[in-house]
Amino acid sequence: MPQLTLFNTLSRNKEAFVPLTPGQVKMYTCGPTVYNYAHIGNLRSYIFPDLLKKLLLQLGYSVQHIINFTDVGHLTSDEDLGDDKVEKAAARLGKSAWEISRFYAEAFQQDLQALNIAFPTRFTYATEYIPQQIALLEQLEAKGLSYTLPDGVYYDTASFADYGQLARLDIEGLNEGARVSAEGKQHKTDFALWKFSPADQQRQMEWESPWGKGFPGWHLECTAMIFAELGQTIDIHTGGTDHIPVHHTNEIAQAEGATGQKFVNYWLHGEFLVLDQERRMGKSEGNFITLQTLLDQGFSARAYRYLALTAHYRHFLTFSEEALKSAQTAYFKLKRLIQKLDASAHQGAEAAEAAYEQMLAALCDDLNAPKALGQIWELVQNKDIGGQPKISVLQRIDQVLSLALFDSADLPENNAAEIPPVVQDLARQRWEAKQARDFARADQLREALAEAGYAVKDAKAGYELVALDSSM
RNA sequence: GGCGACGUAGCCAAGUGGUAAGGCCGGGCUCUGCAAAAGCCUUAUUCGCCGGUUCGAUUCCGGCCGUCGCCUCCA
Repeated sequence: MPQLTLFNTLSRNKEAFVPLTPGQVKMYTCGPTVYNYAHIGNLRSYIFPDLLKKLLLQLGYSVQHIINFTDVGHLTSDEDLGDDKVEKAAARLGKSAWEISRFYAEAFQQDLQALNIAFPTRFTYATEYIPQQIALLEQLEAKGLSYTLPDGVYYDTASFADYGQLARLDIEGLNEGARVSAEGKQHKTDFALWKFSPADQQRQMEWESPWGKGFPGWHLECTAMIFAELGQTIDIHTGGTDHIPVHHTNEIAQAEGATGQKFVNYWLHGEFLVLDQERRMGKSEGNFITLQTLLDQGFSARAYRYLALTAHYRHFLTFSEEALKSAQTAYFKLKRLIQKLDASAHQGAEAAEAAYEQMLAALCDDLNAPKALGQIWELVQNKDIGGQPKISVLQRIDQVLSLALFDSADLPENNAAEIPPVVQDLARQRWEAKQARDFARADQLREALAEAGYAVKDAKAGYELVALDSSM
Protein backbone atom coordinates (compact mmCIF):
# COMPACT_ATOMS: atom_id res chain seq x y z
CA MET A 1 0.00 0.00 0.00
CA PRO A 2 1.39 3.37 -0.94
CA GLN A 3 1.68 6.04 1.72
CA LEU A 4 -1.04 8.63 1.47
CA THR A 5 0.28 12.16 1.37
CA LEU A 6 -1.93 15.21 1.67
CA PHE A 7 -1.25 18.92 1.25
CA ASN A 8 -2.06 20.46 4.61
CA THR A 9 -3.01 24.12 4.57
CA LEU A 10 -1.65 24.42 8.11
CA SER A 11 1.91 23.71 7.02
CA ARG A 12 1.52 24.55 3.33
CA ASN A 13 3.23 21.26 2.65
CA LYS A 14 2.45 17.74 1.66
CA GLU A 15 2.44 15.57 4.77
CA ALA A 16 2.20 11.84 5.28
CA PHE A 17 -1.30 11.08 6.49
CA VAL A 18 -1.45 9.51 9.94
CA PRO A 19 -4.91 9.22 11.50
CA LEU A 20 -5.61 9.80 15.18
CA THR A 21 -6.73 6.22 15.54
CA PRO A 22 -5.07 3.58 13.35
CA GLY A 23 -7.39 2.46 10.60
CA GLN A 24 -10.03 5.08 11.30
CA VAL A 25 -10.58 8.49 9.81
CA LYS A 26 -12.85 11.29 10.95
CA MET A 27 -13.52 13.88 8.31
CA TYR A 28 -15.76 16.88 7.96
CA THR A 29 -16.75 18.74 4.82
CA CYS A 30 -18.11 22.25 4.98
CA GLY A 31 -21.49 22.06 3.31
CA PRO A 32 -23.59 24.60 1.49
CA THR A 33 -25.75 27.41 2.75
CA VAL A 34 -29.07 26.29 1.38
CA TYR A 35 -30.75 29.39 0.08
CA ASN A 36 -30.25 28.61 -3.62
CA TYR A 37 -29.12 25.84 -5.93
CA ALA A 38 -25.51 24.81 -5.79
CA HIS A 39 -23.58 25.74 -8.89
CA ILE A 40 -20.98 23.59 -10.58
CA GLY A 41 -18.18 25.50 -8.88
CA ASN A 42 -19.62 24.66 -5.49
CA LEU A 43 -20.02 21.08 -6.53
CA ARG A 44 -16.37 20.80 -7.44
CA SER A 45 -15.61 21.23 -3.76
CA TYR A 46 -17.52 18.07 -2.93
CA ILE A 47 -15.87 15.94 -5.58
CA PHE A 48 -12.41 15.99 -4.08
CA PRO A 49 -13.49 15.00 -0.55
CA ASP A 50 -15.47 12.19 -2.17
CA LEU A 51 -12.35 11.08 -4.00
CA LEU A 52 -10.38 11.27 -0.77
CA LYS A 53 -12.94 9.29 1.17
CA LYS A 54 -13.09 6.54 -1.42
CA LEU A 55 -9.32 6.40 -1.59
CA LEU A 56 -9.19 6.02 2.19
CA LEU A 57 -11.71 3.20 1.97
CA GLN A 58 -9.70 1.56 -0.78
CA LEU A 59 -6.64 1.77 1.43
CA GLY A 60 -8.54 -0.07 4.13
CA TYR A 61 -9.53 2.73 6.48
CA SER A 62 -12.97 3.10 7.90
CA VAL A 63 -14.25 6.62 7.45
CA GLN A 64 -16.66 8.67 9.47
CA HIS A 65 -17.72 11.59 7.34
CA ILE A 66 -20.02 14.53 8.01
CA ILE A 67 -21.38 17.12 5.61
CA ASN A 68 -23.44 19.92 7.09
CA PHE A 69 -26.19 22.12 5.80
CA THR A 70 -26.13 25.72 6.84
CA ASP A 71 -29.86 26.02 6.94
CA VAL A 72 -29.96 29.23 8.88
CA GLY A 73 -28.89 32.21 6.89
CA HIS A 74 -26.48 34.84 8.01
CA LEU A 75 -25.82 38.41 7.19
CA THR A 76 -26.13 39.33 3.57
CA SER A 77 -24.06 42.47 3.77
CA ASP A 78 -23.35 45.43 5.94
CA GLU A 79 -26.47 47.16 4.73
CA ASP A 80 -28.69 44.25 5.63
CA LEU A 81 -27.88 43.72 9.26
CA GLY A 82 -30.37 41.34 10.73
CA ASP A 83 -31.56 40.08 7.40
CA ASP A 84 -30.26 36.83 6.08
CA LYS A 85 -30.12 34.92 2.85
CA VAL A 86 -32.45 32.12 3.77
CA GLU A 87 -35.10 34.49 5.03
CA LYS A 88 -34.56 36.72 2.04
CA ALA A 89 -35.05 33.83 -0.38
CA ALA A 90 -38.13 32.83 1.57
CA ALA A 91 -39.60 36.30 1.23
CA ARG A 92 -38.86 36.34 -2.48
CA LEU A 93 -40.47 32.97 -3.13
CA GLY A 94 -43.33 33.31 -0.70
CA LYS A 95 -42.28 30.30 1.32
CA SER A 96 -41.13 29.82 4.85
CA ALA A 97 -37.46 29.85 5.66
CA TRP A 98 -37.76 26.24 6.73
CA GLU A 99 -39.29 25.21 3.42
CA ILE A 100 -36.57 27.02 1.51
CA SER A 101 -33.71 25.40 3.29
CA ARG A 102 -35.23 21.95 3.08
CA PHE A 103 -35.93 22.36 -0.64
CA TYR A 104 -32.40 23.40 -1.52
CA ALA A 105 -30.86 20.80 0.75
CA GLU A 106 -32.72 18.13 -1.18
CA ALA A 107 -31.70 19.64 -4.50
CA PHE A 108 -28.10 19.53 -3.32
CA GLN A 109 -28.37 15.87 -2.41
CA GLN A 110 -29.74 15.12 -5.87
CA ASP A 111 -26.75 16.86 -7.40
CA LEU A 112 -24.41 14.75 -5.30
CA GLN A 113 -26.11 11.60 -6.47
CA ALA A 114 -25.92 12.63 -10.10
CA LEU A 115 -22.20 13.18 -9.67
CA ASN A 116 -21.65 9.81 -7.98
CA ILE A 117 -20.67 11.54 -4.78
CA ALA A 118 -21.34 9.15 -1.93
CA PHE A 119 -23.46 10.45 0.90
CA PRO A 120 -21.61 11.07 4.13
CA THR A 121 -22.15 9.03 7.25
CA ARG A 122 -24.51 11.83 8.24
CA PHE A 123 -25.78 15.11 6.90
CA THR A 124 -26.13 17.52 9.79
CA TYR A 125 -28.36 20.58 9.87
CA ALA A 126 -27.21 23.65 11.74
CA THR A 127 -30.67 24.29 13.15
CA GLU A 128 -30.67 20.87 14.79
CA TYR A 129 -27.61 21.74 16.84
CA ILE A 130 -28.72 24.97 18.48
CA PRO A 131 -28.32 23.66 22.06
CA GLN A 132 -24.81 22.47 21.25
CA GLN A 133 -23.94 25.84 19.77
CA ILE A 134 -25.23 27.62 22.84
CA ALA A 135 -23.25 25.25 25.05
CA LEU A 136 -20.10 25.96 23.07
CA LEU A 137 -20.69 29.66 23.42
CA GLU A 138 -21.10 29.24 27.16
CA GLN A 139 -17.78 27.47 27.25
CA LEU A 140 -16.12 30.33 25.41
CA GLU A 141 -17.77 32.86 27.66
CA ALA A 142 -16.59 30.98 30.74
CA LYS A 143 -13.05 31.24 29.43
CA GLY A 144 -13.41 34.93 28.89
CA LEU A 145 -13.11 34.72 25.13
CA SER A 146 -16.32 36.56 24.32
CA TYR A 147 -17.92 39.91 24.96
CA THR A 148 -21.40 41.23 24.39
CA LEU A 149 -22.44 44.21 22.32
CA PRO A 150 -25.94 45.56 21.72
CA ASP A 151 -26.34 43.50 18.54
CA GLY A 152 -24.71 40.27 19.55
CA VAL A 153 -22.04 38.28 21.33
CA TYR A 154 -18.59 38.45 19.81
CA TYR A 155 -15.43 36.38 19.91
CA ASP A 156 -12.46 38.25 21.27
CA THR A 157 -9.85 37.18 18.73
CA ALA A 158 -7.07 39.14 20.39
CA SER A 159 -7.19 36.76 23.35
CA PHE A 160 -6.52 33.71 21.17
CA ALA A 161 -2.78 33.66 20.67
CA ASP A 162 -2.62 31.71 17.43
CA TYR A 163 -5.44 33.55 15.72
CA GLY A 164 -4.99 33.65 11.96
CA GLN A 165 -2.24 31.07 11.86
CA LEU A 166 -4.00 28.86 9.31
CA ALA A 167 -4.37 31.73 6.89
CA ARG A 168 -1.09 33.36 7.94
CA LEU A 169 -3.06 36.50 8.33
CA ASP A 170 -1.33 39.81 8.49
CA ILE A 171 -4.00 41.26 10.70
CA GLU A 172 -2.70 44.81 10.58
CA GLY A 173 -2.86 44.73 6.81
CA LEU A 174 -6.42 43.53 6.54
CA ASN A 175 -8.59 45.88 4.61
CA GLU A 176 -9.96 48.26 7.17
CA GLY A 177 -13.72 48.36 7.13
CA ALA A 178 -14.11 45.60 4.61
CA ARG A 179 -15.13 43.25 7.34
CA VAL A 180 -18.57 43.40 8.82
CA SER A 181 -18.50 46.55 10.83
CA ALA A 182 -20.17 46.55 14.17
CA GLU A 183 -20.21 49.36 16.64
CA GLY A 184 -17.90 48.58 19.49
CA LYS A 185 -16.05 45.62 18.04
CA GLN A 186 -12.80 45.51 19.93
CA HIS A 187 -10.70 44.16 17.12
CA LYS A 188 -11.40 44.04 13.44
CA THR A 189 -11.12 40.26 13.26
CA ASP A 190 -13.64 39.73 16.05
CA PHE A 191 -16.68 37.90 14.80
CA ALA A 192 -20.23 37.20 15.92
CA LEU A 193 -20.97 34.09 17.93
CA TRP A 194 -24.59 34.97 18.49
CA LYS A 195 -26.69 37.68 16.88
CA PHE A 196 -29.72 39.19 18.56
CA SER A 197 -32.97 39.41 16.65
CA PRO A 198 -33.78 43.01 15.81
CA ALA A 199 -36.22 44.43 18.35
CA ASP A 200 -38.60 45.63 15.68
CA GLN A 201 -38.99 42.47 13.66
CA GLN A 202 -39.85 38.84 14.06
CA ARG A 203 -37.44 36.42 12.46
CA GLN A 204 -38.71 33.05 11.27
CA MET A 205 -35.59 31.41 12.60
CA GLU A 206 -34.70 32.53 16.08
CA TRP A 207 -34.04 30.86 19.38
CA GLU A 208 -33.90 31.73 23.04
CA SER A 209 -30.46 31.87 24.54
CA PRO A 210 -28.88 33.03 27.82
CA TRP A 211 -27.93 36.24 26.03
CA GLY A 212 -31.25 36.93 24.40
CA LYS A 213 -33.39 35.86 21.50
CA GLY A 214 -31.48 35.51 18.25
CA PHE A 215 -29.56 33.16 16.04
CA PRO A 216 -26.06 31.68 16.00
CA GLY A 217 -23.08 33.09 14.15
CA TRP A 218 -22.06 31.25 11.05
CA HIS A 219 -18.78 29.84 12.30
CA LEU A 220 -20.22 28.42 15.47
CA GLU A 221 -22.32 25.77 13.79
CA CYS A 222 -19.53 23.81 12.12
CA THR A 223 -17.52 23.62 15.30
CA ALA A 224 -20.50 22.56 17.38
CA MET A 225 -21.51 19.88 14.89
CA ILE A 226 -17.99 18.52 14.67
CA PHE A 227 -17.76 18.30 18.45
CA ALA A 228 -21.13 16.58 18.62
CA GLU A 229 -20.59 14.09 15.82
CA LEU A 230 -16.86 13.49 15.57
CA GLY A 231 -15.19 14.78 18.70
CA GLN A 232 -12.91 17.61 19.77
CA THR A 233 -10.07 16.65 17.46
CA ILE A 234 -10.61 15.28 13.97
CA ASP A 235 -8.37 14.09 11.18
CA ILE A 236 -9.50 15.97 8.10
CA HIS A 237 -11.53 19.08 7.41
CA THR A 238 -12.26 20.09 3.80
CA GLY A 239 -13.68 23.15 2.14
CA GLY A 240 -13.08 25.79 -0.50
CA THR A 241 -10.05 28.09 -0.42
CA ASP A 242 -12.26 31.06 0.30
CA HIS A 243 -12.86 29.64 3.76
CA ILE A 244 -9.27 29.78 4.86
CA PRO A 245 -9.01 33.39 6.04
CA VAL A 246 -12.33 33.78 7.80
CA HIS A 247 -14.49 30.76 8.33
CA HIS A 248 -11.88 28.16 9.10
CA THR A 249 -9.69 30.62 10.92
CA ASN A 250 -12.64 31.38 13.16
CA GLU A 251 -13.55 27.75 13.59
CA ILE A 252 -10.08 27.05 14.88
CA ALA A 253 -10.28 29.98 17.27
CA GLN A 254 -13.58 28.76 18.66
CA ALA A 255 -12.69 25.13 18.90
CA GLU A 256 -9.20 25.45 20.27
CA GLY A 257 -10.22 28.36 22.43
CA ALA A 258 -12.90 26.22 24.01
CA THR A 259 -11.03 22.94 24.39
CA GLY A 260 -7.37 23.89 24.46
CA GLN A 261 -6.80 20.97 22.09
CA LYS A 262 -5.80 20.68 18.48
CA PHE A 263 -8.96 20.91 16.40
CA VAL A 264 -8.04 19.50 12.99
CA ASN A 265 -4.89 17.69 11.92
CA TYR A 266 -5.24 18.07 8.16
CA TRP A 267 -6.93 21.02 6.50
CA LEU A 268 -7.63 20.48 2.81
CA HIS A 269 -8.87 23.23 0.55
CA GLY A 270 -10.12 22.99 -3.00
CA GLU A 271 -9.44 25.72 -5.52
CA PHE A 272 -12.15 27.45 -7.50
CA LEU A 273 -13.71 26.66 -10.79
CA VAL A 274 -13.39 29.79 -12.89
CA LEU A 275 -15.03 30.98 -16.03
CA ASP A 276 -12.88 31.98 -18.93
CA GLN A 277 -12.77 35.80 -19.00
CA GLU A 278 -15.51 36.07 -16.45
CA ARG A 279 -13.82 35.52 -13.12
CA ARG A 280 -15.14 33.23 -10.49
CA MET A 281 -18.57 31.74 -10.42
CA GLY A 282 -20.48 32.89 -7.40
CA LYS A 283 -23.93 32.66 -5.94
CA SER A 284 -23.67 36.32 -5.12
CA GLU A 285 -22.35 37.16 -8.55
CA GLY A 286 -25.38 35.76 -10.28
CA ASN A 287 -23.24 34.23 -13.02
CA PHE A 288 -23.57 30.68 -11.94
CA ILE A 289 -24.28 27.50 -13.83
CA THR A 290 -26.13 24.71 -12.11
CA LEU A 291 -25.77 21.04 -12.80
CA GLN A 292 -29.32 21.04 -14.12
CA THR A 293 -28.32 23.63 -16.72
CA LEU A 294 -25.69 21.22 -18.01
CA LEU A 295 -28.16 18.35 -18.03
CA ASP A 296 -30.60 20.48 -19.99
CA GLN A 297 -27.87 21.09 -22.54
CA GLY A 298 -27.54 17.37 -23.03
CA PHE A 299 -24.46 16.80 -20.93
CA SER A 300 -24.00 13.85 -18.64
CA ALA A 301 -23.44 14.77 -14.99
CA ARG A 302 -20.64 12.25 -14.89
CA ALA A 303 -18.90 14.01 -17.74
CA TYR A 304 -18.67 16.96 -15.40
CA ARG A 305 -17.15 14.73 -12.76
CA TYR A 306 -14.68 13.53 -15.38
CA LEU A 307 -13.83 17.13 -16.21
CA ALA A 308 -13.30 17.89 -12.54
CA LEU A 309 -10.92 14.94 -12.25
CA THR A 310 -8.81 16.13 -15.18
CA ALA A 311 -7.58 19.02 -13.04
CA HIS A 312 -5.86 18.85 -9.69
CA TYR A 313 -8.18 19.92 -6.86
CA ARG A 314 -5.75 22.56 -5.62
CA HIS A 315 -5.58 24.35 -8.97
CA PHE A 316 -8.04 26.55 -10.71
CA LEU A 317 -10.08 24.76 -13.32
CA THR A 318 -11.11 26.85 -16.29
CA PHE A 319 -14.63 25.93 -17.20
CA SER A 320 -16.12 26.45 -20.62
CA GLU A 321 -18.63 24.62 -22.73
CA GLU A 322 -15.77 23.58 -24.99
CA ALA A 323 -13.87 22.08 -22.07
CA LEU A 324 -16.91 20.17 -20.87
CA LYS A 325 -17.66 18.99 -24.38
CA SER A 326 -14.17 17.62 -24.83
CA ALA A 327 -14.35 15.97 -21.42
CA GLN A 328 -17.63 14.32 -22.33
CA THR A 329 -16.29 13.13 -25.67
CA ALA A 330 -13.29 11.62 -23.95
CA TYR A 331 -15.40 10.12 -21.19
CA PHE A 332 -17.82 8.45 -23.58
CA LYS A 333 -14.99 7.18 -25.74
CA LEU A 334 -13.27 5.69 -22.73
CA LYS A 335 -16.44 3.86 -21.73
CA ARG A 336 -16.90 2.51 -25.25
CA LEU A 337 -13.35 1.23 -25.25
CA ILE A 338 -13.96 -0.47 -21.94
CA GLN A 339 -17.22 -1.98 -23.17
CA LYS A 340 -15.37 -3.62 -26.02
CA LEU A 341 -12.64 -5.20 -23.92
CA ASP A 342 -12.26 -8.91 -24.49
CA ALA A 343 -12.66 -10.55 -21.11
CA SER A 344 -11.25 -13.82 -22.39
CA ALA A 345 -7.80 -12.31 -23.00
CA HIS A 346 -5.71 -12.83 -19.91
CA GLN A 347 -2.19 -11.81 -20.86
CA GLY A 348 -0.30 -9.03 -19.17
CA ALA A 349 -1.75 -9.45 -15.70
CA GLU A 350 1.47 -8.40 -14.07
CA ALA A 351 1.78 -5.23 -16.10
CA ALA A 352 -1.83 -4.42 -15.31
CA GLU A 353 -1.21 -4.82 -11.60
CA ALA A 354 1.79 -2.54 -11.88
CA ALA A 355 -0.41 0.03 -13.60
CA TYR A 356 -2.93 -0.26 -10.79
CA GLU A 357 -0.24 0.38 -8.22
CA GLN A 358 0.83 3.44 -10.16
CA MET A 359 -2.71 4.78 -10.30
CA LEU A 360 -3.09 4.28 -6.59
CA ALA A 361 0.28 5.93 -6.02
CA ALA A 362 -0.81 8.94 -8.08
CA LEU A 363 -3.98 9.29 -6.03
CA CYS A 364 -2.03 8.86 -2.82
CA ASP A 365 0.16 11.74 -3.88
CA ASP A 366 -2.25 14.43 -2.73
CA LEU A 367 -5.07 13.13 -4.93
CA ASN A 368 -3.45 13.46 -8.31
CA ALA A 369 -6.49 12.34 -10.27
CA PRO A 370 -5.34 13.88 -13.58
CA LYS A 371 -2.29 11.68 -13.51
CA ALA A 372 -4.35 8.61 -12.67
CA LEU A 373 -6.68 9.37 -15.57
CA GLY A 374 -3.74 9.55 -17.94
CA GLN A 375 -2.62 6.17 -16.66
CA ILE A 376 -6.09 4.76 -17.26
CA TRP A 377 -5.92 5.79 -20.91
CA GLU A 378 -2.51 4.23 -21.27
CA LEU A 379 -3.71 1.01 -19.69
CA VAL A 380 -6.84 0.77 -21.81
CA GLN A 381 -4.85 1.31 -24.99
CA ASN A 382 -1.98 -0.96 -24.07
CA LYS A 383 -1.88 -3.76 -26.62
CA ASP A 384 0.23 -6.07 -24.50
CA ILE A 385 -2.40 -6.38 -21.82
CA GLY A 386 -5.54 -8.46 -22.27
CA GLY A 387 -9.09 -7.41 -21.53
CA GLN A 388 -9.45 -9.39 -18.35
CA PRO A 389 -6.57 -7.84 -16.40
CA LYS A 390 -7.64 -4.42 -17.63
CA ILE A 391 -11.18 -4.94 -16.42
CA SER A 392 -9.93 -6.13 -13.07
CA VAL A 393 -7.85 -2.99 -12.59
CA LEU A 394 -10.47 -0.61 -13.94
CA GLN A 395 -13.12 -1.97 -11.63
CA ARG A 396 -10.93 -1.37 -8.61
CA ILE A 397 -9.75 2.09 -9.59
CA ASP A 398 -13.29 3.11 -10.47
CA GLN A 399 -14.32 2.35 -6.91
CA VAL A 400 -12.18 5.36 -6.07
CA LEU A 401 -12.81 7.59 -9.07
CA SER A 402 -16.53 6.75 -9.31
CA LEU A 403 -16.77 7.51 -12.98
CA ALA A 404 -19.16 4.62 -13.61
CA LEU A 405 -16.77 3.35 -16.25
CA PHE A 406 -18.78 0.16 -16.68
CA ASP A 407 -22.17 1.82 -16.85
CA SER A 408 -23.07 2.71 -20.40
CA ALA A 409 -26.52 4.05 -19.58
CA ASP A 410 -25.56 7.65 -20.30
CA LEU A 411 -24.01 6.94 -23.69
CA PRO A 412 -26.04 8.64 -26.44
CA GLU A 413 -26.61 5.40 -28.31
CA ASN A 414 -28.43 4.01 -25.31
CA ASN A 415 -30.78 6.92 -24.98
CA ALA A 416 -32.88 6.46 -28.07
CA ALA A 417 -36.09 5.87 -26.19
CA GLU A 418 -37.66 9.29 -26.67
CA ILE A 419 -37.15 9.50 -30.42
CA PRO A 420 -40.45 10.53 -32.08
CA PRO A 421 -42.22 7.79 -34.05
CA VAL A 422 -42.10 9.93 -37.20
CA VAL A 423 -38.34 9.99 -37.03
CA GLN A 424 -38.12 6.31 -36.30
CA ASP A 425 -40.31 5.70 -39.30
CA LEU A 426 -38.02 7.75 -41.55
CA ALA A 427 -35.04 5.83 -40.26
CA ARG A 428 -36.69 2.54 -40.98
CA GLN A 429 -37.52 3.63 -44.52
CA ARG A 430 -33.93 4.66 -45.03
CA TRP A 431 -32.68 1.34 -43.82
CA GLU A 432 -35.00 -0.45 -46.22
CA ALA A 433 -33.87 1.75 -49.10
CA LYS A 434 -30.32 1.00 -48.21
CA GLN A 435 -30.97 -2.73 -48.11
CA ALA A 436 -32.52 -2.39 -51.57
CA ARG A 437 -29.32 -0.52 -52.61
CA ASP A 438 -31.36 2.53 -53.49
CA PHE A 439 -28.66 4.83 -52.18
CA ALA A 440 -30.06 8.00 -53.67
CA ARG A 441 -33.24 7.59 -51.69
CA ALA A 442 -31.28 6.51 -48.61
CA ASP A 443 -29.25 9.70 -48.76
CA GLN A 444 -32.37 11.79 -49.15
CA LEU A 445 -33.83 10.23 -46.06
CA ARG A 446 -30.58 10.78 -44.19
CA GLU A 447 -30.91 14.46 -44.96
CA ALA A 448 -34.51 14.50 -43.85
CA LEU A 449 -33.45 12.92 -40.59
CA ALA A 450 -30.71 15.48 -40.17
CA GLU A 451 -33.29 18.21 -40.55
CA ALA A 452 -35.36 16.53 -37.87
CA GLY A 453 -32.28 16.68 -35.68
CA TYR A 454 -31.03 13.12 -35.84
CA ALA A 455 -28.00 11.40 -37.25
CA VAL A 456 -28.02 7.82 -38.41
CA LYS A 457 -25.16 5.53 -37.65
CA ASP A 458 -25.10 2.25 -39.50
CA ALA A 459 -23.67 -0.91 -38.09
CA LYS A 460 -23.43 -4.29 -39.74
CA ALA A 461 -26.78 -5.58 -38.62
CA GLY A 462 -28.76 -2.41 -38.10
CA TYR A 463 -28.63 1.27 -37.35
CA GLU A 464 -28.74 3.72 -34.51
CA LEU A 465 -30.31 7.13 -34.24
CA VAL A 466 -28.48 9.80 -32.34
CA ALA A 467 -29.97 13.17 -31.54
CA LEU A 468 -27.61 15.78 -32.93
CA ASP A 469 -27.93 18.01 -29.88
CA SER A 470 -27.08 15.40 -27.33
CA SER A 471 -24.44 13.60 -29.33
CA MET A 472 -21.81 16.08 -28.25
C1' G B 1 -3.33 48.60 1.22
C1' G B 2 -2.35 43.33 3.10
C1' C B 3 -2.09 38.02 1.96
C1' G B 4 -1.86 34.34 -1.82
C1' A B 5 -2.15 31.65 -6.51
C1' C B 6 -1.33 31.02 -11.48
C1' G B 7 0.93 31.82 -16.67
C1' U B 8 3.01 24.42 -20.44
C1' A B 9 0.56 23.35 -27.99
C1' G B 10 -6.12 25.86 -30.88
C1' C B 11 -8.75 24.08 -25.94
C1' C B 12 -8.72 21.36 -20.93
C1' A B 13 -4.48 19.81 -18.35
C1' A B 14 -0.19 16.49 -15.74
C1' G B 15 4.94 16.88 -14.90
C1' U B 16 10.46 16.53 -13.56
C1' G B 17 17.19 19.59 -12.27
C1' G B 18 18.86 15.77 -17.71
C1' U B 19 16.09 17.16 -22.14
C1' A B 20 7.74 17.96 -22.42
C1' A B 21 1.80 12.55 -19.43
C1' G B 22 -3.20 12.12 -20.97
C1' G B 23 -7.67 13.85 -23.33
C1' C B 24 -10.35 17.09 -26.92
C1' C B 25 -9.89 19.55 -31.54
C1' G B 26 -7.14 19.50 -36.24
C1' G B 27 -4.46 16.78 -40.29
C1' G B 28 -3.32 12.02 -43.04
C1' C B 29 -4.54 6.91 -43.93
C1' U B 30 -7.66 2.21 -43.39
C1' C B 31 -12.59 0.61 -43.18
C1' U B 32 -17.53 2.09 -44.92
C1' G B 33 -22.37 2.74 -51.08
C1' C B 34 -22.30 7.72 -48.34
C1' A B 35 -21.81 9.14 -43.29
C1' A B 36 -20.88 7.89 -38.37
C1' A B 37 -18.39 4.63 -35.24
C1' A B 38 -13.87 2.06 -34.98
C1' G B 39 -8.51 1.28 -36.04
C1' C B 40 -3.56 3.22 -37.35
C1' C B 41 -0.38 7.45 -37.75
C1' U B 42 0.47 12.53 -36.81
C1' U B 43 0.27 17.38 -34.03
C1' A B 44 5.08 22.00 -28.44
C1' U B 45 13.44 21.64 -30.53
C1' U B 46 9.57 23.95 -26.37
C1' C B 47 7.16 25.24 -21.17
C1' G B 48 4.99 34.36 -20.17
C1' C B 49 9.69 37.68 -20.63
C1' C B 50 14.79 38.88 -18.85
C1' G B 51 18.84 37.70 -15.94
C1' G B 52 21.43 34.29 -12.30
C1' U B 53 23.01 29.36 -10.09
C1' U B 54 24.38 24.65 -12.69
C1' C B 55 27.95 20.39 -16.97
C1' G B 56 22.65 20.97 -17.83
C1' A B 57 16.39 24.58 -15.87
C1' U B 58 10.19 24.32 -18.11
C1' U B 59 11.56 22.49 -13.24
C1' C B 60 15.96 26.32 -8.23
C1' C B 61 16.88 31.91 -7.21
C1' G B 62 15.97 37.23 -8.49
C1' G B 63 13.48 40.91 -11.39
C1' C B 64 9.69 42.21 -14.84
C1' C B 65 5.02 41.60 -17.47
C1' G B 66 0.20 39.45 -17.41
C1' U B 67 -4.15 36.96 -15.29
C1' C B 68 -6.83 35.74 -11.06
C1' G B 69 -8.44 34.83 -5.92
C1' C B 70 -9.10 36.09 -0.69
C1' C B 71 -9.30 40.06 3.05
C1' U B 72 -17.83 41.11 3.33
C1' C B 73 -22.19 35.68 2.95
C1' C B 74 -19.98 32.71 -0.95
C1' A B 75 -16.82 26.21 -2.69
